[in-house]
Amino acid sequence: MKHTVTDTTRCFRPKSEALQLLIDRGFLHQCTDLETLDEKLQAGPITAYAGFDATADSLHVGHLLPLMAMRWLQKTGHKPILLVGGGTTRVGDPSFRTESRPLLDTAQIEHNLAGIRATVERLFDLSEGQGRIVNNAEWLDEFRFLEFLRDFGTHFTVNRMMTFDSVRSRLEAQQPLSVLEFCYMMLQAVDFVELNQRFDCTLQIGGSDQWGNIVNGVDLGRRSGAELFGFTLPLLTTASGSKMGKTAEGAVWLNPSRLSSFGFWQFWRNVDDADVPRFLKLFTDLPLGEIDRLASLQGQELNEAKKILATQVTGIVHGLAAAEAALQQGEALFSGQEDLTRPTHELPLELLAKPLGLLDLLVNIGFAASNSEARRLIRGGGVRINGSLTMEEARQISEGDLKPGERLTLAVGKRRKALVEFA
RNA sequence: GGAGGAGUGCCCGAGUGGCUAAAGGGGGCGGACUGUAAAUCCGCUGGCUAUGCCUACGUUGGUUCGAAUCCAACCUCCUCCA
Repeated sequence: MKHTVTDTTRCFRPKSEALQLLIDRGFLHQCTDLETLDEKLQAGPITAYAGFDATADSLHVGHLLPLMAMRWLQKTGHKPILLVGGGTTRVGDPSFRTESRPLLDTAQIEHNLAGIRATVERLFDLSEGQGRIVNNAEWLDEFRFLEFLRDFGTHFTVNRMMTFDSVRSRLEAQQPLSVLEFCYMMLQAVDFVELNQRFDCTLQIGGSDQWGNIVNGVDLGRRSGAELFGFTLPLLTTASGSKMGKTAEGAVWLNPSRLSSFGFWQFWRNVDDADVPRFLKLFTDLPLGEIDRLASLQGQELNEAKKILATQVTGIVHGLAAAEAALQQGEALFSGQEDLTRPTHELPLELLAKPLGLLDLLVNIGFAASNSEARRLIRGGGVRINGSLTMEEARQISEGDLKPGERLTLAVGKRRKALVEFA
């Protein structure tokens, strides 16, 4: 029942290549049993998993950390399982949320799974025997209620479940916690054990907020004689202290259909100087020696490191070609007067049948959250159409504004630029 | 169980009848400077079919021409006593 919690270890010297890498690159936050895990990793290939909710049709940068950790495991010879919560998403993890999550229906979840799969396939080798993507609906859907209670219910005590922060905080806030949500932690524990039985999976990696859920799985495994391990990742914040991954336009999505490669590349190009070394270690495959060299760059030279960071991460997530294109666009756009060359947004041409309000357009492509915000941006002198500043809030867009190819460039501020193609 | 204090916008926090879409700060966004960085300075920061209208100061109801502000009940949090 006791776990050795190893906080970001200072003196521990891992023998396994995998752990060495993960620690050196800054992935370790806590581990249930670092030494034994190290031995297992050293002894031979193990199978590890990380789970993802299917609440949206794309993952976002917040998910990139576990993805990268899993990726390193694969690169060091281990087998990753990417578990998507087709079953658990129908329940909703109550961890650290004050209110219930909305429940999603099966069709929506299916759609989301497809989007997530697209990203995962790019990041991992999922060929036979190398790694796999698994949907926990496969077994969760099969359970009969009484069987489930009999097989697993005996291993959980309400007494202990009540002690979990995720449960307690909800109760203390006098917010309702449904039985459904209460049982979430059982499901995640069952997932771990199920993956252990099916694929000999012995390690779970997750965010630091998943510690409780992960430990539950480790404990449940022990009862059935399996030795399981948990490993959590640090909570990522930017140098300015805020939670990483939010921009003016919202979450930084991994799926190109949600955020263009150019937008994704720009996100990484614009990180704070102070974040560059850490991000290079966590989010690129560059060797540490190379990273040290890049991190030592000073002043304006550090911009080169940022470009490398952006291109590397975009390359991993969107593919090399997209990354190169984004790099070139960025270079062209910020060095000279050259405009974007590839459309970042596509809108139906019919929109221009009637004059289209600039306000609507800004909201439509996500540069403003509301008409009022769009108005303020214009008033503040931050909006450019085809490169020229406009202060006219009531500005209408018509076909006359389009450049060859039915295109229109729209910029908000210096960094947010869109090439809208009407087709 | 008893006594006291508190719940305000994304966050912190001022405000005790009309001048309050709510001081100040943080964060965010826009502008200047710069290196698409940081720091600094300036501006903006609920929504809408917009010189007006709607929504918003824990919840519900009440007093009043008028309530974040007064009253009642309820909910939550904190402190002290038991």
